[in-house]
Amino acid sequence: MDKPLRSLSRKNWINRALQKLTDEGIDKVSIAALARDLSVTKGSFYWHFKDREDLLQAMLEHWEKTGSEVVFKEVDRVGGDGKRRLKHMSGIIFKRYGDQLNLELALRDWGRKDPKIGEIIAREDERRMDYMRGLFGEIYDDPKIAEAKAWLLFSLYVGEIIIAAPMKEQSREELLWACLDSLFESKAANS
Amino acid sequence: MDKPLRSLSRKNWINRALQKLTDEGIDKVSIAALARDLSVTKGSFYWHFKDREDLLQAMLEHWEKTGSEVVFKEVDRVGGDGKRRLKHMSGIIFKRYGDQLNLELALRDWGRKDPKIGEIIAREDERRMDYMRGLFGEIYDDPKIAEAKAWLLFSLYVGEIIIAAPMKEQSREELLWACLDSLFESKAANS
DNA sequence: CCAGAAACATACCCTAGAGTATTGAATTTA
DNA sequence: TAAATTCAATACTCTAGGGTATGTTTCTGG
Repeated sequence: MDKPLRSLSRKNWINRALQKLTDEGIDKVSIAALARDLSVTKGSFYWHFKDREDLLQAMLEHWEKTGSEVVFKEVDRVGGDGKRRLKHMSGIIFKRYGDQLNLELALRDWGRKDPKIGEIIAREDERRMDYMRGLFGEIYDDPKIAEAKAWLLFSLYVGEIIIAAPMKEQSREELLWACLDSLFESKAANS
Repeated sequence: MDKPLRSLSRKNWINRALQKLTDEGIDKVSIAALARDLSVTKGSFYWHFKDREDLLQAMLEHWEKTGSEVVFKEVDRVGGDGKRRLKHMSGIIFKRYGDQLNLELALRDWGRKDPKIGEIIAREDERRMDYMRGLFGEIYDDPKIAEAKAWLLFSLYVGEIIIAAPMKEQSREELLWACLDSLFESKAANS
C-alpha cells in the first residue's frame, strides 16, 4: 500500500513540518532545516511543493481534517444527554498528550502572528464553543449561565496546555475531573 | 528628568523589543528590525547592549518586576476574606487589555521554545497557583476542591487570552463575572 | 575652547534560509 | 530495451540578520 520508502512524499514533509512547528514554532519551519532532518536537499522539497506557503497551507489542511469535528462526531454517535456528552468529550480531550497539545498551542501562536491563520483558528474555536454551549444549554435554562459554563470548560481545555504550575493536592487526572464536576454543581441547574 | 531625546537609552530598546515580542514573537525580535523601528543603526544597539542575549535578559527582568507580585500586594493591602480577595484580584486581571495579554502569551510561547525561559514562567505560575489555592482554601475545606477551583480560575485568566471565539449571549465582562460566580457556587462550600 | 567620553554611523564579515535552474539517477511504462 | 516520468542532488543568486572594527558627531566638564 505504502509507496516505496526510498522516495519521500508530501506527507513525509508535512509530518516533519508539523513536528518542527510543535517543537520550535512556525518561524523555525524552514525548508533547509526540514531537508536536513529528512537527509535530503532542497531539491526534493521543491519537487513536492511550489514554495514555503504551499507547505504551510498543506499543514493547515491536515490540522483542520484531524480537528474537533472528529471528536464531535464520536461524541454524538455514542449519544446521551448533555451532561453525559460533555463528560464523554472531556474524557477524550483529557487523554490527549504532549505533542498533540503542543501542536495546538503552536498553531494558536501562529494564528496570533498571522491574521489569515488567526481567522481559521477563530472559526474552529467558534464551532467548539457553539457545540459546548449547546450541550450546556440542555443543563442550564439561563443561556448566559450555559455560555459561562461552556467558556470555563473551554478554558480548562486550553489552560491545561499553557499553565506550567504543578498540581499539589492530586494527580492531573483527578484535578481535571474535579474541575469538570465543579462545572455541574450549580443552583441554577434545571435537570 | 528625562535624558535628551536625541540619544536612546537601554529602556527605549527594551520597550521596542517587548512590543515586537508582543506583536510577532521572540524570533522576530531582531536587532536589525528594532534599529529600523528606532531610526538608528546597529551601531547604537551594540553601544547599549553586549549582544542579543543581553537584550533578551533585560526584557525578562523587566517583565518579572511588573509581574503578579504587584497584584498580590495590592489585593492583600485592601484585604478581606478569600472570596473578596479573589474577586478583587479577578477585577484587576479582567481589566487588562490587548497588548498586556498578548505579551503574556508571547512570553509563554517563548518559554515553550526555550527551556531556560520556561523555568522562569513555571516559577511564576507556581506562585500564582499557590496564592489562589490559598484563598480558595479559605472557602472550601477539601484541599482538592480548592485546588480545582484555583485551577479553573487560572484557566479562565489564560483562556480568555487564547480562545478566539466570540461571546454570543453576553458581553465579555458579563461572561467573565458569570464564570467567577460559577466558581463560588458549590455544595462543598463551608462558608 | 578643547579633551575626552558618549552615542551613533559606516563598512565590513559570516551564516542561514528562500528560491531557481540545471543535471543526474532510479523506476515505470510503452 | 528505449523513452518518459519521478525524485533528488548540485550549484547558484539574493536577502536578512548577528557580530566586529572603526570612523564621526555631539555633548560635557574643566
